[in-house]
Amino acid sequence: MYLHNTYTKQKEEFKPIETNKVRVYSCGPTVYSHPHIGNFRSFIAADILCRYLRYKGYQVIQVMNITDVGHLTTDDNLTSDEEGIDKIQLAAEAEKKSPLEIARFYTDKFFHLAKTLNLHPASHYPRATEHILEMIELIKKLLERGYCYEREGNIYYRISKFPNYGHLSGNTLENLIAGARVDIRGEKENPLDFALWKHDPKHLMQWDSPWGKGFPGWHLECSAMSLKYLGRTFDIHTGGEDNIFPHHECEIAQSEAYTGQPVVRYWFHTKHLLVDNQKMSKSSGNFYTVEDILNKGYHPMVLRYALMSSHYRQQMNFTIEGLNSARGAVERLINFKRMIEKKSGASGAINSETLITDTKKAFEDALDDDLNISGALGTIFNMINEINKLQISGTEALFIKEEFYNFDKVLGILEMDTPETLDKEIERLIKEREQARENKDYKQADQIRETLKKKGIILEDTSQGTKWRKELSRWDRLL
RNA sequence: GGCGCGGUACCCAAGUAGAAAGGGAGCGGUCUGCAAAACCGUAAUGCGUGGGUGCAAAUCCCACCCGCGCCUCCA
Repeated sequence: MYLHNTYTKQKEEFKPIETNKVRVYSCGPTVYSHPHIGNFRSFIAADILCRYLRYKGYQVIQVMNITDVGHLTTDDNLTSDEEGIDKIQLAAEAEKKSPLEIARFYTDKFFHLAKTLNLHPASHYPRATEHILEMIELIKKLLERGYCYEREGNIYYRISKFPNYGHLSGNTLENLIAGARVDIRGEKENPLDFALWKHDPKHLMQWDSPWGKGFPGWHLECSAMSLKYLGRTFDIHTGGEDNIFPHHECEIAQSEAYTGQPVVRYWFHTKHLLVDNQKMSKSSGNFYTVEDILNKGYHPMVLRYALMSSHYRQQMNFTIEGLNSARGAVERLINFKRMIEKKSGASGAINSETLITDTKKAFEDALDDDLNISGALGTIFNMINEINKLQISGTEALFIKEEFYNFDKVLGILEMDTPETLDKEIERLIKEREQARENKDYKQADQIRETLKKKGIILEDTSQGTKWRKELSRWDRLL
C-alpha cells in the first residue's frame, strides 16, 4: 500500500512500526460551532483510511482529539495586531453559556453527526481540558532543555532551537518572515515563536501552573495526547490541509524536542472542499453545515458518498448537482444490494468466481495506490454491471453478497441502508392500489402511485408483488 | 513574495507511455397495463494551448493560457 506523505511530498510504501498494528492520530473538531461538510470531508477521509487498513487486516488504534480549549481566532505564531480570542470562549459569550456548556453541546453534536455519517468510532477521543497536566509536564521538560522560555507568565517555543521548523509545510523561516504578517509582540525572542502556555486574566478557563494561572496553546494538546495514547512515534497523522502550517509544524517541533525522535511516519492531509467553486469558510459564511444538507432531505449515505467519492488529495467542488449525482450512484448500489439480498439462497451453481476475484484485485489495487477511491468505486460499478446481466442462482447471490459487503466495510455506505418502516396510512394505500390493480382499475392504481410519489415513496411492481422504496433525497420529510 | 494543486464528454471523475474506467444527466430501444428497476444502443477520432522527445504521449520535456488552495479564522 502506498500513501502520499506530506512530509516528504512523495508517495511512499506504507509500513507500520509494528507489523500488524497501525497507530493513527486524527485532528478532530474544535467544539465551538456546528460541524460543516468540509470538516466531515477530512473526517471521512481519515475514516476511509482506517477502514481500509482494517480491511487489510491491521489492527487500527485511532485517536481523535476534541479541542475544547486553546484554539484561538488568531494564531499567535504569526500575526498580528490583536490578540486571538479563544473560540470556545467567544461562542460562550455569544450564546451566553459557559465554555463547558458550549464544549459539551458541540461535542455531543459532533458525535451524533459522526454516527449519522457512519464514521467508525475512534479508539479514544481525548479532550484537551482533560490533559492539562500532561501538557504542563511537556512544557517543563522543554523548558529544562531550553526549547522554550517564559515571559510574563507566557511560555513560548524557541524556534531557533529547532532547525527543522518549516520542513513539513515547505516554509523556510526567511519566507515566513518575508511573508510580512509577522507578530509585533515585543516579548518574544523571535516573531515566529509560538505559545505553549498563555497568561490572560480575561480568559474564562484558567488552570494553575508553575508559571501562574493560564491556559494551554492549541498546538500543545496534540503533542501531549498523541504521546500519551500512541507513544513517542506513531504511524499516521491525519488532518485538513490547513493544519499543515502552523499547527502540525508546531506539533512536530514540540514532540520531537521532547522525545528526540520523529513523531509521525506518514502525514496524511485532506484538501479542502470548495462550494460552488469558491472557498468555503466559516468567516465568509458560504458554508453548509452537515445538518443543512441533511435538513434538505438527503439521506446521510448520499452525503457520505458525495464527500468520499473524490480523491482526498484533490480539491473537491461541492454542489447540489454533485449531491444529486451521488444520490443516483447510491441508489444504484442500494438497488443492487437489495436485489442480491432478495436472491440469496441455497441452490444453484456459482459462475462469477473469476469476476469477483478480478474485481477484488482491482478494488484493492486502486486503494493501495494512495486510496484511489474513484478507481475503487469504478471497479465496483463494473462488477454490478456484469452481475446485473447474468441470471444468478441463490448460492451465487449469497457468494456475491459476501464480497460486496466486504467492499462496503471500506466504503461504509450500504451499512447505512437500514430496514425502513411505513406508516399505517401509506401501507393502506399500497394495499388499496394492489386491490385496484387486481380489478384492472389502472386509473385508480396510477393515482395512488402519484400520491405516494409525492410523499417520496417509489413503487415497483414486480412478479413477486409490489415493492416500495423511499427516495434518498426525501429522507426526513417522510412520514 | 514563498509553497502547492488542478484543467479528460453536458456535469462529476479514474487513468500518468501501448486499444479513453466509472457515476449522474440526456436521447432511442427491450421489458412493463403504465411505471420503476434492470438491460441494450447512443456521447471525447479526443484528454487547456503551442512546440519537442519516442515506433508509440492524456501520460515524459519545454513554453504559454486559465482555475484554485495553503502561508490569516478554517478540516
